[in-house]
Amino acid sequence: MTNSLSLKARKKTEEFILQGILKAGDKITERDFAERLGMSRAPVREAIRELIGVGLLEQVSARQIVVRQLLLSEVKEIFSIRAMLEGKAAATAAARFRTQDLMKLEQLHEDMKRVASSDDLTDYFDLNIQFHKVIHTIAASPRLMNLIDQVMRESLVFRSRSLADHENIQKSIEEHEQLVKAFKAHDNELASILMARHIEGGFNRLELL
Amino acid sequence: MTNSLSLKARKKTEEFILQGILKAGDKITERDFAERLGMSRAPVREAIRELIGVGLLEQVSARQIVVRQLLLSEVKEIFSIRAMLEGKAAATAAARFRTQDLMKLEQLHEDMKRVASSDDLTDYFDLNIQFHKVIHTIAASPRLMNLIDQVMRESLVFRSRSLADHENIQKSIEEHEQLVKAFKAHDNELASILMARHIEGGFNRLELL
DNA sequence: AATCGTTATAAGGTATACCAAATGATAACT
DNA sequence: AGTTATCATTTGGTATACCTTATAACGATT
Repeated sequence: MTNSLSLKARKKTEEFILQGILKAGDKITERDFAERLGMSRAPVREAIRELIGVGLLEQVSARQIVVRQLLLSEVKEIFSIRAMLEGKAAATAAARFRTQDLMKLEQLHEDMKRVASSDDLTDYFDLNIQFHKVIHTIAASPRLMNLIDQVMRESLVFRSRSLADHENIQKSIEEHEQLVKAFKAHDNELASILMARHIEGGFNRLELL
Repeated sequence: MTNSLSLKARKKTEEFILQGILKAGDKITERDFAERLGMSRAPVREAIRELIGVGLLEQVSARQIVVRQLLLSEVKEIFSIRAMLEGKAAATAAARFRTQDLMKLEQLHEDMKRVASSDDLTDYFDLNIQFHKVIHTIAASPRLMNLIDQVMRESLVFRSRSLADHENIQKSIEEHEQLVKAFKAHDNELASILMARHIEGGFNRLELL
């Protein structure tokens, strides 16, 4: 299933979307992709089905598969749900954080502060994802993590144009700072609220259109 | 995709699981199912992939696909997440309920009270699902509904042996009563809490093992 | 008798071919 | 000129065949 070729097809497609090679609304056909990726339709078909399941692609009619186009209201919905899910993860994690985990989290936080001012923000974005992932992992709820991953993957389409400027990053870093404190205090209530706010803030920081 | 044969294969498999013809841990093979359902491996394969994606089946090793076995801790996790999701749905719905919707909900509630004492509880179960679905629909958040459906589908395996006796049903009906009141009052906070409690209560009413 | 290596078989992964239906272009008609 | 009917082509759905390798049975060796 998650084997070589079909996995490769899926990853490649996600990459295309993230890189903007495939834009929202673009048509997808099994045969075309099979040829482009140098494989047969079977694995491509599987990959496409999976991506439809996840919401990155959409079957708009019987023979029309396109890259998902999100309305503003939908982006808002996604962030609202993410806020809830990651809020819950933060709450659950708060009670479970060990000093070792806290050190890891603080390390990531420090690293982010360090690279925040650089021109290329790739590192910052990677670290940011790691920061959040650590929290999800500590929460130790596979299904919850799954839902979060799923919702985030759906937002791949506009991930690229997220919090770009340094002012927003500064804001985000401050919020992380507060979060770390809440985790240290094992204050699940506070962690949950801060995280939810942090995510909703991320939505407001988006430059939409 | 959601076309005839592969859809039929999926539905049939879900049915088998719900009816207990397929039990947790049972092995699945593409060829066997293809023969049983009188179709080729292609649609069966798709169905199996989808069911793995949803968590009803599980690939335990390279050539081993089995019906998902849930640990108690996992069932607990599922209900905890459901409580959160349906709580959010209830909160969102509370603000949006129109008198017409409320009438529909009350109607369902009355119907449930009526059939609660009958021997065959099939009707009750159906109505219960409808009751909850109405709320999800009013919430008007497709993604949230999606997540709820997904989490619920995963619990298909033990759905059959849920709240069986009449005492539990009475309890559940009382909780619905309170919910309806909260919706009437458009009290989103209360609706959220009541719904979360209602779901967690459902977990406690489960006869596990 | 237990363990390890060999081998036959089964099972998922992939390629290819065919089918039916949706789609879009073209032509016919009003 | 606009609308509708016709038809070729594209496309997803399905069937089938082959490939690779995991799995498990079996036998040889100790």
